[in-house]
Amino acid sequence: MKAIAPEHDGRHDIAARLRELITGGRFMPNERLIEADLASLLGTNRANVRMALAMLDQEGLVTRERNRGARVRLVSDAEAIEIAEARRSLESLVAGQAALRVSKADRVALRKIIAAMRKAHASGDFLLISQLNAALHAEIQRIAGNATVARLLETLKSQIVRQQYRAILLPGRARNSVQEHAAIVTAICEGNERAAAKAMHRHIDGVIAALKRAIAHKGETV
Amino acid sequence: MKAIAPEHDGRHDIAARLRELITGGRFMPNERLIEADLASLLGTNRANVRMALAMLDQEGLVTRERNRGARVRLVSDAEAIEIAEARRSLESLVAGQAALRVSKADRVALRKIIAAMRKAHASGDFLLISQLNAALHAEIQRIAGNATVARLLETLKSQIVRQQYRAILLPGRARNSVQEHAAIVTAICEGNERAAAKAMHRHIDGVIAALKRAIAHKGETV
DNA sequence: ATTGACAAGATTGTCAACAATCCTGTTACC
DNA sequence: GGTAACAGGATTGTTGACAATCTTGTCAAT
Repeated sequence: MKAIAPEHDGRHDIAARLRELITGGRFMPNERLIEADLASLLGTNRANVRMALAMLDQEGLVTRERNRGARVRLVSDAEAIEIAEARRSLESLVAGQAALRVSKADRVALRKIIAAMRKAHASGDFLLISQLNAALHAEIQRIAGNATVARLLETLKSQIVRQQYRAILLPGRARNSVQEHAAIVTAICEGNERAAAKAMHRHIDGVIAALKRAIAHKGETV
Repeated sequence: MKAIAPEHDGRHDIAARLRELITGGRFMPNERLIEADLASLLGTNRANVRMALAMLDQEGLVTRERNRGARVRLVSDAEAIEIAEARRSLESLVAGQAALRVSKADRVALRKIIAAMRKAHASGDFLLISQLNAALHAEIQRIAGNATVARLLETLKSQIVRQQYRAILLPGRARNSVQEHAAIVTAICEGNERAAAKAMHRHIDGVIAALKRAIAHKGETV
């Protein structure tokens, strides 16, 4: 018998690891992704790398040109906003569905995250806030139980992790973010579909506004 | 110089052709897709077929199991509804954006499609209605100019073409569909973002209701 | 200094062969 | 009759080699 844990499924595993390398910042936007290098880096062969790149291309994380290989896709500012808007629509849908399906245990979990968020905000730990942020959205998606939309959101988020991280650092954004999330949790816990969807919509409106501000100030900070 | 027209880009071309074969009904859900067969069918080699299958897997059109190859993915009834709900959110967003960006020429084009729809409905041509339906949604997406969301919608629709086609055939659905589309076009032409989004939302609510009815009656008709 | 042709290296695209695994029908056994 | 081991074919996974193409650096001519 072979070891199953480290290599459960080569294909998806390699695409997933490559995705993490890209979203994690190991490769910069527009950086060339050379098949042979990736193969040795990931401990596999070029054929698998090629398939992983094809999947990530389909996913929108890399672009490929014939005979010119793959690059990390550079998402323009306009595109980042488009993506965030799409996210707003889908997250609102999911929040509403979560309100319809929330259980007693779910309510506890959601409130726990909000409490941790408040604490992290009080101590000014932006990284932790960012992590709790992701955890809360993931929890809401889990409660909603809509795997299709969850998958869509996953790919959307992976394309703009960098921009989003910058946005939370803007002055005053963290406080608003915590308040908005609290409103979302309240609405979901009440089982109020429309209110939950609206609260989520408003929240991501805030994210988009912050994103636009971050883009406007980009020339100065970078 | 080589001929460019027939083989502009092998990779995407092959994935696209395979996608059309699947959505076009050439392969049934759950049917096994054998790499060697597809290679000879599409006039290429297994490596390219493999990459195309990887992309279509990422896209959700096929499923693959290690050492067991690829199959046309069978979307469950529950999933079909999830997909339609996601579509509702995104189409509403796009309709609203179209209302903000509609031009004089766009208005003419939209109204022309509605007129053709009414005519097709009067003569009971369901296939034509279905085509005009697709044309209208495509036109709205073009006007909105949101390529990101348009791409998402494209992949969503490709997963449920079959179910959707069945839904339009339900008694009374075609009439309602025409009316709903007319309301959408009216709102867009007025430049009313919220009204356009709501009209589109209502329209796809109708689609979803029809889809649910079609699913409920499936055992009898199939 | 700039441009263009050219060669050398790097990288991707294609293909075929082989290995590993799965699937199916057969046979032996109870 | 039913079931389990088994063999053979079918299919997928992996590898390596080669061809095709792009990229970069060099050098000569102006």
